[in-house]
Amino acid sequence: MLDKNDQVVARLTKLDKFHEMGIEPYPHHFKRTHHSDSLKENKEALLKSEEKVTFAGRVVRFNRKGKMCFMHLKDRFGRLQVVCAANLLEDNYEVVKLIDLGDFIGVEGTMMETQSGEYSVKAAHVTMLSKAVRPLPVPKEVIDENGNKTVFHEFKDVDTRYRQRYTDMALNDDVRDVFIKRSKIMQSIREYLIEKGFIEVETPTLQPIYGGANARPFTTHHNAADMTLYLRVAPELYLKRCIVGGMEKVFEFSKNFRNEGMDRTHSPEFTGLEFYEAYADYNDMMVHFENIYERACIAANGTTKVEYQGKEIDFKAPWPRLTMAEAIEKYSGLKIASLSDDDMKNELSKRGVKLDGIWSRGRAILELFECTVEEHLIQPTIIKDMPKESTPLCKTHRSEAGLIEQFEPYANGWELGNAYTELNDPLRQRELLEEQVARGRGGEDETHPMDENFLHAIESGLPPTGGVGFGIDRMIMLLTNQQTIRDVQLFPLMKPE
RNA sequence: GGGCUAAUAGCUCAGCUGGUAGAGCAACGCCCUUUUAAGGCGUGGGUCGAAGGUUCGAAUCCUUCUUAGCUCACCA
Repeated sequence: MLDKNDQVVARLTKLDKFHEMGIEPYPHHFKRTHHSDSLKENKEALLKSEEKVTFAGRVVRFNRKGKMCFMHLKDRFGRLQVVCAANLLEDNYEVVKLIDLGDFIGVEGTMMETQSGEYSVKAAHVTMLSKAVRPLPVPKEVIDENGNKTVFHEFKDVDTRYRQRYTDMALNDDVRDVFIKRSKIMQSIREYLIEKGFIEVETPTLQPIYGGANARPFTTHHNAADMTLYLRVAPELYLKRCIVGGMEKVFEFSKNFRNEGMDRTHSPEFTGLEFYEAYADYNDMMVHFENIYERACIAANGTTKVEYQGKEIDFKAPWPRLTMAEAIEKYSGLKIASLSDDDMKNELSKRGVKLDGIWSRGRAILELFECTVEEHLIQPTIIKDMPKESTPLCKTHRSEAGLIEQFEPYANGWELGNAYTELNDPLRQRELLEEQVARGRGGEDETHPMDENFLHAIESGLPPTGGVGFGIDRMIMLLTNQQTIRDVQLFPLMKPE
């Protein structure tokens, strides 16, 4: 071991004692008849019947009192006290003396109540299941009559918590709960899409050409093929190929990678969900989107409402829809239609925004939206009908010139996703992608390289299609009231110490 | 990338304007058969994030670096 302190040495000494006694401190298996919750649920019956139970978990409290010992074992459902009295253990109180906080042990016994009334396992036999040789910094806690928990010496150093997430999860129940909710949310989304007839697919993470989002990629190299590969920034272009192939309704949970800054809402690797439906348009996608959110919120919290950092947000569908122009007018009083380009420049510079690259009215509108509207969209709202400059992958608006059929749902001032009536006109698609490549040379930062195979697919015939992409991590943050993306990712990226 | 802040025992933290490091929990030893942050007596444990500098003397002051947090910028 790299670092041995007195506590590690003490535990290693205990480990030797197990070996001397001929006891395996790391057995292969332990048969549990009950978890902590099933023991609690069947309290009356178990107390009465005194039937034999077995129960296992991690030692999180340990009081030795002479030849008697009280401890709490924690499994994934909670914690429960175990009472070990030397005269009641068949033969192995010696084992109890070698137990430390953090060890995994199993007990066999019957249920009882202590003199102070705490429901406990009365152990007849104790089995060491895994001796921990490093100390687990278990905090002490008190739960008062009202059920409020006070924790003393809580393990809370943020740096250590992320680097040792196993310790964090083992000690901090609320951390583990976030990831349990995350699993429930993912499952509810999957169930919804499968109910609606979507097929789950997996598309390449390693891509020879990246695309589908404006973002800088991570680059890697394939040795045998001697080729440069990119980690995907989005699965979009492959999923559309699936629609071309006739799958009609597909979805993918996709780990995406973007080589950009990290902050409270951005991580270099994050989970996206995208789904595409043939013969549907963006109006149909809005309904899926709000349904998924509503259902996920119920899956996580049992209701459509969530308290996020002091604000109550209600995800109940349907959500109000505003066009981008309506939203700008509502929150800034500016009527886009009656503003000249010069007025627009003035309004932007008044707000401290400058546009680089070539002037375009559409990009100015997008900027104006960002600085006047976004922060006000606390309750779920769907913003639709963006200027055509927003993206090259979306279809022109059926009735409004200069706009496209794109929508972005917002809540808590955050963009939750991005969706279109997908562009399926191959000539128009080529034109727009070429324009974007050309603009890239002109100096705009982030653009896609040309993906000829994708164009080939669209040229082969993409049916009318609606598509949605959305950020799972932000969704988990909102639905579990977490302030940073790192608190909803199990093992966030950390620089080496 | 810029600004601000932090890093001291396994954990949580004190340590003021410089004088060779301290508490609680945890650990170790002894006592204790109904504890609830159990208790009593005793013991050990530190390259004070790293490297330089100032000084007779640095955890403390200065510089640089590392890591993290907040924040701004960038970014869906």
